[in-house]
Amino acid sequence: MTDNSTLYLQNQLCFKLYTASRLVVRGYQPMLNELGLTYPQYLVLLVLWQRHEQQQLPMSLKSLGAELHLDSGTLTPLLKRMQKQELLSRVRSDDDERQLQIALTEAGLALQSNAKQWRDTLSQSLQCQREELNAMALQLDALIAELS
Amino acid sequence: MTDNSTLYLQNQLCFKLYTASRLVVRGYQPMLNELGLTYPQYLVLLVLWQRHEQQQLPMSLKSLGAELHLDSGTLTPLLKRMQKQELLSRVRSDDDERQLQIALTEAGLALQSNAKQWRDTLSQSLQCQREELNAMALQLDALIAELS
DNA sequence: ATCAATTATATTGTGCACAATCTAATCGCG
DNA sequence: CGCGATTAGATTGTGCACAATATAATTGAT
Repeated sequence: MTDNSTLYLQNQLCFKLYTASRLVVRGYQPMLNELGLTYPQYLVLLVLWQRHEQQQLPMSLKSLGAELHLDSGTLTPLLKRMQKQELLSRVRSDDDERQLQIALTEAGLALQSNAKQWRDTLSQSLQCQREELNAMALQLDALIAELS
Repeated sequence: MTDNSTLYLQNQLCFKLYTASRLVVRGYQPMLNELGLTYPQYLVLLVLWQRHEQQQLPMSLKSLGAELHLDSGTLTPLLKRMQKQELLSRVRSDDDERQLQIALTEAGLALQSNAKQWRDTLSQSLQCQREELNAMALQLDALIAELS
């Protein structure tokens, strides 16, 4: 009980994840500003770009939420904003009118080439510890799998 | 240019950090609900508890923000809410009236023993990969240091 | 076929994050 | 001393996250 060190901020893995996540997103800000996106909006596009390549669009809000671990309370207004920017379309499914089908617009697809040009810039900024980052990525996968 | 795989969601370290951070915070919810805190409020108390032990209270909003990597736009309303809950005090410094001195109240200090009781529960839930988590913590430290 | 249960999404309300801007106190240089 | 520059914090506005709840479509058991 006299050992309080495990309650120190610097010892908390959760704090490190929380801080690292926010700082990395800050590193994305130059790109995001140029693309006119927020970070969660960029994540949505990453999913849609991949699905587009695999010809798996449209996809439902639910499956999009499953990939991003986000619910309708977050995604509904976010997707409406992206629709207003004409980056994607939101259409009710004919088969099941509860489902909202999300698809890329031309403008949303066009942003991909712009994002690709930032890819190398961003990865190079962390290149110096590429090995360590790969190892960390694997551990994050394990952690996320355990918590999902 | 035909290689889009680096733009896949699953390959993005930033997405893994973002997801892992949120999922870990979700794991803290049972504790946070019982303590009546949000996660950032809990982080503030972690700092204050540690400072209290080291007899370094009160501390300024600025130095609190430096530890948490948060600015006044986030902390001012957050600290006001915690003051309303009587967890901490907010007083202008006599020496320099620009500075806001933050200190623990009795109630804020009392929560520490409650948090300690959750410590073992939470750490045990991830015990199975303790080695990996320690390694990841070190890599997060390096990443945070580089991005700070 | 009916209706209770389930499912998909929307809505509401609270609390961060953070950029941008504002205000007031302090500092420092001439 | 006087005043421009700096500093600490507050304010405003936008956009997530997420819990809780609501609504409407679908399913399934009888």
